[in-house]
Order: sequence, then structure tokens, then C-alpha cells
Amino acid sequence: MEYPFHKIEKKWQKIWKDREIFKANDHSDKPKFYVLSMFPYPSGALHMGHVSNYSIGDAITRFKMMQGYNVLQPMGYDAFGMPAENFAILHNSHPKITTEENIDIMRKQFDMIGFGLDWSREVSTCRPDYYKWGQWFFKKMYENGLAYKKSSFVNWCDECQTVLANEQVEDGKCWRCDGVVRQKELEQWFFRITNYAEELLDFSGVLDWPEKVKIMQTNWIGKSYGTNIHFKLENEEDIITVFTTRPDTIFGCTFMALPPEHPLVTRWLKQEKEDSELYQFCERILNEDKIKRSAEDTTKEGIFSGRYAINPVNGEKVQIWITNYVLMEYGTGAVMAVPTHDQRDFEFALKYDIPMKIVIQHPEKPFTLEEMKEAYIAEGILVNSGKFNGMESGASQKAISEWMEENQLGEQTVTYRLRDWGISRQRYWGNPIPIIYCENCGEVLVPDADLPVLLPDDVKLGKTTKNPLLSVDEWVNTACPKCGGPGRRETDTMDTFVDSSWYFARYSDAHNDKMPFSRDKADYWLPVDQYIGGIEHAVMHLMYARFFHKFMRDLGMVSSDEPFARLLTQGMVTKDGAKMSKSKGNAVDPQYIVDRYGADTVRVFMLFASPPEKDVEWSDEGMKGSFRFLNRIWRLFEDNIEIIKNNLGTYSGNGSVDSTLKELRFSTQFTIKKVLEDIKGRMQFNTAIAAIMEHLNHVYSIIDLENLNKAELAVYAEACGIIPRLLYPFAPHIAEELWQMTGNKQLLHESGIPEYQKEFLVRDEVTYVVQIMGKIRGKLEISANATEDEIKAAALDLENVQKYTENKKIEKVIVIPKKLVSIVMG
RNA sequence: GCGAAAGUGGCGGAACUGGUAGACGCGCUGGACUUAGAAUCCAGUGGGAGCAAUCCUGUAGGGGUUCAAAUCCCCUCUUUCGCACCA
Repeated sequence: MEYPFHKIEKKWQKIWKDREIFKANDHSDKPKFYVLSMFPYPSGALHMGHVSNYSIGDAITRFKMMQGYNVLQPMGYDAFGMPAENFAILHNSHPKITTEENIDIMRKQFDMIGFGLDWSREVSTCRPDYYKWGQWFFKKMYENGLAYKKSSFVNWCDECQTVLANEQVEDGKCWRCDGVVRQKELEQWFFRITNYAEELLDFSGVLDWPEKVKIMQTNWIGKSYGTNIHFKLENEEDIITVFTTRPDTIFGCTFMALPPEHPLVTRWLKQEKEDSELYQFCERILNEDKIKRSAEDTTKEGIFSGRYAINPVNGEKVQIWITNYVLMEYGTGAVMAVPTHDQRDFEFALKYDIPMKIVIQHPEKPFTLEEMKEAYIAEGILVNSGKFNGMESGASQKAISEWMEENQLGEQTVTYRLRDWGISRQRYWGNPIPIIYCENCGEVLVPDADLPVLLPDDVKLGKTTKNPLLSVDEWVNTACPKCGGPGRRETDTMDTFVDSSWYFARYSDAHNDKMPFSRDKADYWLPVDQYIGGIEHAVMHLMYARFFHKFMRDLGMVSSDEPFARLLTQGMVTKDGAKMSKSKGNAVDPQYIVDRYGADTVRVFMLFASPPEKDVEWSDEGMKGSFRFLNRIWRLFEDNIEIIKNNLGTYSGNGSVDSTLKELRFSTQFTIKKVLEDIKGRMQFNTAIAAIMEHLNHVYSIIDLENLNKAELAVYAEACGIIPRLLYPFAPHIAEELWQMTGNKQLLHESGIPEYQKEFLVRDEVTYVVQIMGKIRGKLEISANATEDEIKAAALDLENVQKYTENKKIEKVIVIPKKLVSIVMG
């Protein structure tokens, strides 16, 4: 017989709902704990990834509630964006309608699994009461000089018909649709995240984040120290500034490399005839897209511009080359090339027969130009470097930079790989940027009183190559808020990552219509104590959210420095080794599993199959194993309910207890300790569940219940009685039911966490493993308070040990308390 | 190429600061119950030798430190993830 999970789950979901136990209070005597799992895109039905993710959050939520915290676990929807727009087109509907429909389905499914969510704080990014504040934040960014518009080459996805940030391009493909990304020149809105680059490198404000995520963000920001050096041009007024991390090689600079986009090159080209070699070369490279240009196998190409620059440290003429391997976006967009000490420059110089000069020598084995097969990039001694000759290259960097600063030839500087965050999207289903263009006044912000700029409902969607908003004349054409003259609305909408950069704060005060949230409530709840989500958001979402949080702090809206104190990056759900997904055809529908085996079964399986940060490999058989486990617990209670009920809490510690029951008592205490430690310390739910299973096996090993005395029955009842409380974070429905069956009136989260009794965690007899020369030769059962000498004697007395030690000299005997005896022989 | 993590039975995974490798679960084998199946229960289950006690071997591969290594150190290989002409 299967246990009546259907009835039980419905029953408790209703009780939890009626009693509003997951509705968090904004003020409480209890300490607060904010558990947040990344909100989902409302795709319509939950998939196993959701179940896995939110089961982790819910286990933490319920455990923290048992611990007596005032816990907030909210839920919402990341509802704007491409997929929602495409979904609506596919269903010949409107995203406003389909999104709300999908949300309704998902909310029901969340409840069906019994997640302890505070629905009173639900947010959806596509609703005006939410996106109004996104627009408000845009204005704040603008007013603080952090939002600006510029024309630039952008990553353009033809499939999505929109712009992508660098972070959103993976392998030259769109992170969302896998379509090819090409370069397109457009006017775009940017957020000046680079202003916060330095602070984003500082992770001292987070309590516990995976090292991996910190490293990824650090690499992404890519800070490097170096020197800007100014080169004068020969016969021209202009100055070219280069950025280098190797100022110690400056005397070896024999050419300069510029990309064809460099403004100076653009100017030179205007003086060229269109059929000139130089012009043709630049045209060709410019038309190649950047992804291709920066691919690893692209060969370095270049052309001599015919112009020269003057090396400021020695006055030498250096050729200026235009090349395809220099990036306009990094550093100053110009490179001083030192072929002898940079591999790329070396290859280039070799190809085009450009002169080279050694300026750093190997301290022991000097080499000549003719011997060089590759650039010498290691440390060494400076040569051919004027007054710096003989200096060690490492030390000379500072000396040379300082000397250049004194002579105004250059200055020390810091460069970041991080670029500003392009937030413009040419799509309909997003948050409108609250800007109006007026012929007289230029860019004008929409006044607060007119927020939100509502998305027009009546638009033509479908396979358009243009932003659908452009075709809504009555929306686009509006009056200038400043002069009242004719104005046009900005038709770009914001990247959806903007919406998800502050939602965690909105949950603290989800219905505020005066502000995004009040400082009072935000300060009570923030930072999020435990954030849970996929590793795929390690750079983008998590960095944008940190940026936004720091910005909100600078606006005086929050007082914390970081949004997420602890971060857990959970693995994905796989089947047959591949990520579970509809498109791969290996998806398992949670609805079916819940209908057939119950929500508790799915949750237990998800948490048991692997530690949370690792992938979970789906297994039908494994899932049935979890079902079996819950059924075994159920039967135990059903069969012995009277014994358990009547003897629970009657154990006084007195009375004779048989050794098997002593073992059971030990198991009870040990399991409590183990489960608490696994949840609190490492969040290893898999081993916590394994410990409960083990304990259950112990309980089942007691069969002759009718022969137990009063004290033993009490031990038995206690061993059973502890199970619901330990199980609650993982399988809350069955746990509540069993808890109630045994006569408890409170709900489990009010029961407090179980405490173990140290005095029963002591064993009378201890097992020692006896090793001789590192090999196990026997085991020893001995009283726990035996002295070291007694243990040694007993170990040496073992028959099998004697066999090995007979007539041999024993050098020493090592005793590790309660573990092993190691005998060392000559 | 650079950076990070990881390699343990047929499978998912345990082993926390070096101290019984393989907990727990799945699968498999044998048995009980049953007309039969499902469910349940009992026993076994890294490999090899042996009736057995017991012994040998074993944590990607090779070396090392140690009384003792899955765990620490060095080298090699493989896999996954991130970055990739960043000057």
C-alpha cells in the first residue's frame, strides 16, 4: 500500500495557507533571515530545474523557521524579455495575456509542491507597479551621470533583433537563442558600471560566496596596472597615447599598432584616395565582424601607414602600422609594439620584416636577435635602455614610469577590461526608457508625475525587423515635458537584467507606491542572507545586482554594501548526462511525478541525489527509492502509532535498557547531531537525508516490540518520534502529518530544532582498529575509559596480532583515542 | 594558451581537521510471502585466492612525505566550467 500522499499534501498546504505561516513580518523580536532563490522567467509550467532550485531554498527556509528566525522567502517573475514576446507571437496572443496566464499556472504549481512562499509580496517585472520604479532608477542613473547615450558598434543578434551586452555573447553567439552575433553601429543607452569597477572587485562585504564566482567576476572586470605613454607624431601635431603593462620594454619599441577604428586613422583615411592600398585594407578589416577578427585562429594582418611616431624616451622614429589585432575598446586603443618581448608583436614584426631590438637580457644566458624563436617575456636585465641599463626588469617598471611622469612623457594608470553596460534593447516587451526627444530641448527625462511610461497594449507583433514600438504613432509622438513642443519618445526598452538588479529589495516592501521600497523595510531585510541560483548568472546578473545595490546605497536607499551575503550556486538537473530540456527531449514533467508519487518524494530525491552545488542526475529508479523511504516511515508510524504515542517523552534515563536499545538511543542522538551539522554547516542535504535513512534502518531492526520493558519502549518511541522533526525541511507534508499523529498540537516549524543529549552520545565500548605497519590486522572492542597502556596491551594480545609480532621487535605503538592502534616494527 | 574545479564499485554519491575506503540510495543475485504479479521482508554485493579463519589487491596514472594517504607534495593524463590577440 502506498501512503496517502495526495490527501496529506493537500491537507497541509491548506493549513499552512490558512494560518499564513509563511507571511513574513516586517518587524519582529526574532532575528530575521531572508532566503531568496532567483526568480523564474514565467515559461508556463515548472520544470525539474525549478523544483530542484526551490527545494533547496525551501529546506533552508523551514529549517531556519524551526530555529526561530523570522524568515522571508518571496517569489516573483522575471517576466519581460524576448522569450515572452516570442511565446505570445507563437500563440497568436499578447505577451501581457500569455505572461499572466503562465504566472497563474506557475503559482499553482509552486503551491502544489508546497513551497513556503510569502505570496503577499509577489512581484512581476512586467507590471506597471514594478516597472515604474525601474524607470525611476533610470532617471536616478541619468541624474547622477551614470546613464548616457553613445554611438558605438554593438553586438547585434539578428534572431532576437536586439543588442546584447558583451556578457551576453557566448562564443560569438547569443546567450539566449544561440543565433550568430554581428557588429552593428547604433545609438545606445549605457549604465556607467565602470565607475564602480574598483568597488566591485572588493568582495569583503560578502560573508560567503563560492571562490569560483568571485574569480569569474574578478577576471571579468580585469584590472591591470600599467602606464600611459604619449608618443608625438613626426611632422604632425597629434599625440598618440598607448597603454602598456610593460613600461620596462619601452626602449625596445620599434613600431606602433593601431586598429582601423582609431579616430586618427579615420582622419587619415579622409585624405586617402579610395583605391589606395591603405584605404582598401582598412575598409576590408572594418567590414569583417569583430567576433571573427578576435577569434583565436585569425592571422595577424597589417599595413604600414607611412607615418612615424617618436619614441619619447629615446627620440627614435617608429613606424605606425594599422592592424587587425588591436582592440579599440581596451586601454587607449593603441599599442606600442615591442617585438622582442611580446609574442604577438614578435609574430607581426617577423611577418612584415619590422626591425627588432633586445632591451631585456637573460641574466645568465644572453641571447641574440638571430637566436630568437619567440619573444622573451620573462624577467631579466635591461640593456639598450639608456640610464636604466643594468636594472632588473621588474624593479625598472616603477623607476621608468616615475621618470616618465617627472618628464611628462606618460603616467601610471589602471585599466579595466570591464565595459559600460549597454541597456538599450530594440524590443517591445520590456521596460520603456523614460526619455523624450525634443527638437528644442534635446533629451528630456519624463517627469516623476508621468511615470510609469506605460507600454502601449495595441502593437503589431510578429516577424518585424523593426522595434514594434516605432509603429505606434500615438505613443511615440508626445509633448515635450519642458517646452510643450512636439517630442518623440525613446523607443528602446531596457535590458531585462535591469529588472532583476533590484527585485530582491522590492520584496522588502512590494506594494510601496511612493518609492521603490522604504529604507526602513529594506534595511530590516537586506542583505539577502541566503541567495540561491544557477552558476550561469555568476557574472551578469550577480554583477549587475551588486552594481545596482551599491548605487542604491549611494542614493541613501539602503545601508548595506552588498545585496547577497551568502551565495549558493546550485547545479542543474541532467538526464543521461545532458541538461534536462524540452528541446533535447529528455525533460521529465514535475507535474506527473507529483501526481504519481507526491511532492515530498520529488523534493527528497532532488536533495538526496547529490550535494546542492553539483548537478543532479535524474533517475526514475532513484526517485522511486525516495518514495519507498517515505513509505517505510509511514508504515512504521501506522503500525506502531499506539506504542509511539503512549511512550513518547516518558524516558527518564532510569530503568534497564538492553544493549540493542542502547544502540538505538545512540542512533537517535547521533542522527540529530549529524542532521543539524549537515544542514547548518555545509548545507549537505544529501548526507543529512542519508543519516535519517540509516536511523530508520536502525529503528526497523528492533522487531520484538512486545518484549520491551517500559524504559525500552520509551527509547523506541523517542527514536521514532524524532523522525518527523528531522524530516521537516525535506519532506514537510508527511512530517507534519506524522507529527500530528503522535499527538502534537503545534505545527512543526514552531517545535524548535531538536536538541541532542550529549550524555547518550557516549558509548561504553569503543572499537579500535589495529594496524601493523599500516595494514589492518584486527579489531578491538574495549571499554571507553580504558587507559592507553591497557589498550596497547589488549591490542598486542590479539591472536592475529601475535601472529605478526612473534619474535619481532616492536618499535613503537601509536594510539589514536577511540579510533586505532598502530604498531610499528623494526 | 591562461584561470578554476574535479577524477572513488555497474550507477548517483559517502568518507568533516591524514586514522576501518565504498555510508546512504539505485541496480543486481539468492531466499521468504503470493495462484501469479506488484508491494513488502531477509541475506549478499569493489576485484582476486580460499571450505574457512584469513590473505593479496584497489580511490585516473607515476613518484614522494608519513607508523598511516582518496585526503598532503611533485609530475603526467582526462573531464567540466570560465576567459581568450586585454597590450
